[in-house]
Amino acid sequence: MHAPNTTEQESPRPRGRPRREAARDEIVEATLALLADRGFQATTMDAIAARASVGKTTIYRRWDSKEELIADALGELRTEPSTSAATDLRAVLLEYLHDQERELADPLVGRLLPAILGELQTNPGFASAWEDRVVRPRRHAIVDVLSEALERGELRDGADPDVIADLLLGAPLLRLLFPVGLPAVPAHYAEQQLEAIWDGIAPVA
Amino acid sequence: MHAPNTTEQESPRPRGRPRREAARDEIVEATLALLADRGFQATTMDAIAARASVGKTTIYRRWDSKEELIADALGELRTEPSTSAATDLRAVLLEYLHDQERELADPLVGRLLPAILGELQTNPGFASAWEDRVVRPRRHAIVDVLSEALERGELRDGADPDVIADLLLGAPLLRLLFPVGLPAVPAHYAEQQLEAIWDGIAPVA
DNA sequence: GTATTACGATACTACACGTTATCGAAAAAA
DNA sequence: TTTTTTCGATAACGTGTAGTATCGTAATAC
Repeated sequence: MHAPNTTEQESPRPRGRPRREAARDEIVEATLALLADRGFQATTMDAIAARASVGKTTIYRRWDSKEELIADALGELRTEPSTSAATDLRAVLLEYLHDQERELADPLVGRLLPAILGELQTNPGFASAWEDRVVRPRRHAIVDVLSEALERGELRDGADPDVIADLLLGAPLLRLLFPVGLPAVPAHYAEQQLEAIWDGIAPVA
Repeated sequence: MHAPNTTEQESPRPRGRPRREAARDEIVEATLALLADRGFQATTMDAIAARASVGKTTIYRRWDSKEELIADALGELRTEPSTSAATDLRAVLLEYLHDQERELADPLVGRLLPAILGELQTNPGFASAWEDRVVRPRRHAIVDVLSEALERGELRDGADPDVIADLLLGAPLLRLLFPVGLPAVPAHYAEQQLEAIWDGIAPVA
């Protein structure tokens, strides 16, 4: 929007008091924290400012609207796909499931998700930001693993990587979103998941 | 709240102009329709009244608050568990999956779900209403089938009905909530799901 | 020093929306 | 006809909140 140095050019230092750059991250962090443990409604600009110990002026000097702030904040959720060292497909999948469950168990992600799901419906801007930055990377990570395994013959002929990804990712999500008295993610859940699927996707022996 | 006839007693007809009973269903229907295709935020009392061609007075004479109206409306989503005639476990599961997918594909349910997910987080009243009236019946239907099958030896020893239910129900949900360019529910999706699982849960031959 | 910009705090504006109140008309019982 | 209750429409009230304006202060360049 502003930012006079369009490239990496060293801007010669503007005139007045410089912005406190750290404030940006503090505001983003406060936004995510509020979304996670107070929900979407309670995440007001006043609440964000208070939690970040910052004046609203400081927020609006960096973002044009609440919408843009939240979209940016969601972008910070990117996680690196824990490059697994395992070679055995089953071990790789297991490790991946453990990563997913650990991430869902994290209050930040686990509670953020339901909080913004409704917003994704009606807000195309959110939807694409969320999809590009959060959903797609995670899904691609496992779909790629499965696709390569299929080509190497480590999956049953005719198996569909997308469907298998749905099964693996959808199950813990269901538990998270609809806790019907069941433990959120019990011990050895990943193992149980894989156990129930493996013989259906492994090559016929 | 009111309703003078606590039992089925024929009340002798009150004095003034009688209420138009059909209005209740029209209001409920308008509420669900708005939630589904406009989202939670756009579902205001004015919008509901307008869509139902009704005055707000008429709504507030039947419900004490918007919250109670929506809770009641969600209750209308109850579906009878299509009592399957099939006896073969795999056929029963397949039929169940088809039912689920048909329901999720229904714009009303399929779009209602994401619209209220956020609300479930912060609103305990909604959460329990939704859970009791929508989630629990559907989940129990399939968990019961699986549990009985397990007892009859039609499932592999050590299989966990809850985990299998997660896999079967979670996969289409994932597609619905996070459409990453994939078709919502492609043809033969249920068959593919079951194919990927069956050999992992069937008894060892 | 002066000028300029950022800072946090607070007040203010504008609007959306749940809820209540008020209206004249309609539908029933007495 | 009179009384009672519902009806749809509309206005009004109260609150919450996004966004703006203002103020005194701090940090930097000149």
